[in-house]
Amino acid sequence: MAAQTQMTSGNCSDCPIRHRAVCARCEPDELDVLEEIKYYRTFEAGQTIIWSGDKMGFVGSVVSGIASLTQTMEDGRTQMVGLLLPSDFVGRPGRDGAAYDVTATTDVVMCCFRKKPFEEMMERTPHIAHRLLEMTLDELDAAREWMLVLGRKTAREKIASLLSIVARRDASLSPNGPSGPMVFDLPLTREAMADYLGLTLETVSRQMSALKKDGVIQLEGKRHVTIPDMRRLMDEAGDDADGGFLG
Amino acid sequence: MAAQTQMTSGNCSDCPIRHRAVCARCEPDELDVLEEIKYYRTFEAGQTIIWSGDKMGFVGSVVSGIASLTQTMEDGRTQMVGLLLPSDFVGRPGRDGAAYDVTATTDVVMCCFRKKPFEEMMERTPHIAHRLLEMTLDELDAAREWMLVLGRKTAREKIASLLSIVARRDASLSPNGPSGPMVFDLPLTREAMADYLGLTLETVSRQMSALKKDGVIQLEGKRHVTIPDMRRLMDEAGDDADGGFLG
DNA sequence: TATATTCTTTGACCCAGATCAACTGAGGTT
DNA sequence: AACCTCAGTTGATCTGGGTCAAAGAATATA
Repeated sequence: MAAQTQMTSGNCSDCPIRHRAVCARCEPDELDVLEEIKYYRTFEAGQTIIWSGDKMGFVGSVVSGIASLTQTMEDGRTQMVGLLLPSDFVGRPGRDGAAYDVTATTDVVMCCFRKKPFEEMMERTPHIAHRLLEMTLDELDAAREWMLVLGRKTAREKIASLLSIVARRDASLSPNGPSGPMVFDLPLTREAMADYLGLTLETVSRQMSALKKDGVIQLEGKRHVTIPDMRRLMDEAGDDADGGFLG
Repeated sequence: MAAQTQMTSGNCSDCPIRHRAVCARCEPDELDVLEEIKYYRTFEAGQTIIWSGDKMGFVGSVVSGIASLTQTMEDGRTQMVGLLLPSDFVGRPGRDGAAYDVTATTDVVMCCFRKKPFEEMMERTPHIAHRLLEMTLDELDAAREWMLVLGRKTAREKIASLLSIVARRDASLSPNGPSGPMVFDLPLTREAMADYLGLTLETVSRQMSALKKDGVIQLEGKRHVTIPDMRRLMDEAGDDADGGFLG
C-alpha cells in the first residue's frame, strides 16, 4: 500500500479530525455505519464546492484545507459569512438547497456523506445529532462575534481581529507556547481577507502595512506572518485581552 | 379565575408559541414533564434579562414581546447580534456563562426552565434536541444574512433590510395579503435600530426621512410605518426581489 | 402652566475608508 | 530575454456616514 500524504481513503479510526468532527461522539459500531455511506472528495484551491441555490446531494466534513462560505449580491458585492476549517461541517440536514456558495480557499479534502442516509442515521443516532447541535451553537457564537467586528470595528481593528483568530487557531501547532512569538502563513489572499472583513483589498493592504510599520506584526513575503506579542495584537483588535486564551 | 391578558401562568396546551418553540415537537407526556420544571417571568421594557458573563440558572423561550442580544466593547461601542421574537430560545444548554447581554426591548414574558433539569431532559428527549438544532440552524442562517447587511450594504439598504424583516414578520398578522400595503409599529427605537445595523442613530434618522421623502415608506409619528409597495422596499434593500415570500 | 426627560430630527463639518489609477515583483511561458 | 499574468502595494482624490451641536416633539413631573 502506498503511503498516504493526504486523507483520501482509509478508515475513521485513523482520521485526523476523528475527535472534533460531527462523528466525534460516535461509538465504534456507529462509525462502522458511517464508513458505509462516506466517501472522500478533493477540491483544488479556487474551485467551487457548492453553488448557492443548488440542490445538495451530500453533507460532510472538511478533513484538510480551508473552505469559505460566501454570499453575493446581484451587483457583485460579496461577503464571506464563514470560514470552514478542518473538522467543520458543510451542509444542512433537513434542507435541500445550499444557502451559500462554498469555495475551496486552499486545496481541500472533504469527507462526504450521502445526504439521505446521513439524515436517516441522524434520526437514530443521538450522538451525531448532539454533536451537530454543539458545533452549530459554536458556529452561531462565531458568527455573532463576527457581527461585532463587521458592524463596529475600524479597519485596523478588523485586520487585527482576523490575524488573532488565525493565530489562535494555529497556536496549538506552534512549537512555542502562546506567550512566545507566533508564526503562521495566512491562508487567505488580500481579497479574501477583504471579503471576510467587509473592506476593500486596498484598505486591507494599507492596514497590513501599517501594522507592520508599527511593529505589531512582521511580514516575510506577502503571507508569512510573525506576531511578536500576542497581547499587543489582541489589544489592537479591541478585544478584552483577558477574554481569550491568554492567562 | 381571572381572565388572562398575558401568559404568565397556564399550561402548555394553551400556549401561544406551542407550535413554534423548542417544545414544538413534544408529545403530551413530554409536555407534562416540561410543565414540572417551567415557570414564567416577566420583564419590563428596558430591563436586562441576563448580563454577559453571568452564570445562567435557566434557559427558556420568549412568549411575548421582543428581546435583544447585544455585545459591547470596553469603550462602549455596542452591536446587536440577535433579535429575539416570540418562540425564540434563550440560553445555551451545556454552557454556564451567558455570552451576550439579553435585554427586554419591549415588555417581555418568558417561559423559563431551570437549566439542569432541562439539560437532563434534553438528553432523554430527542424531540427537544432535534427542534433546538433546527432552531439553531435557522438562527445561524439569520446571523449570516445579517453579516452581509453589516459588511456590504449602504445605510439606506440597511434600513430597508431591517424594515423588510420586521414587515415580513408581521405579514401573517396583517389583514391584507402580502401584496397589499403593509402596516406595522416598529418595536425598536432609532438607537436600537442603529445598534442593530452598525450605524449611528443620526444616520438611521436621516435615512428614515429619506425613504419617507422618496415614498418608499410612510410614517405616522415616529414608529407607525406603512409600506405601500413591498417589492419596492425589497428592491431598496438590495435583495433579490424574487428570493423572498413574494411570488 | 411651566419643566424636565426622553426620543427624534436636522444642519454643518470632517474623516476613515472607498474609488480610481499607477506601479512593483514574483512566477510562468514562449 | 521579452512578456504575460496575478497578487500586492502605494498614491491621489472623493464621499458616505460619523461627529458635534442645536432644536423640535411627545410624554411625564411638579
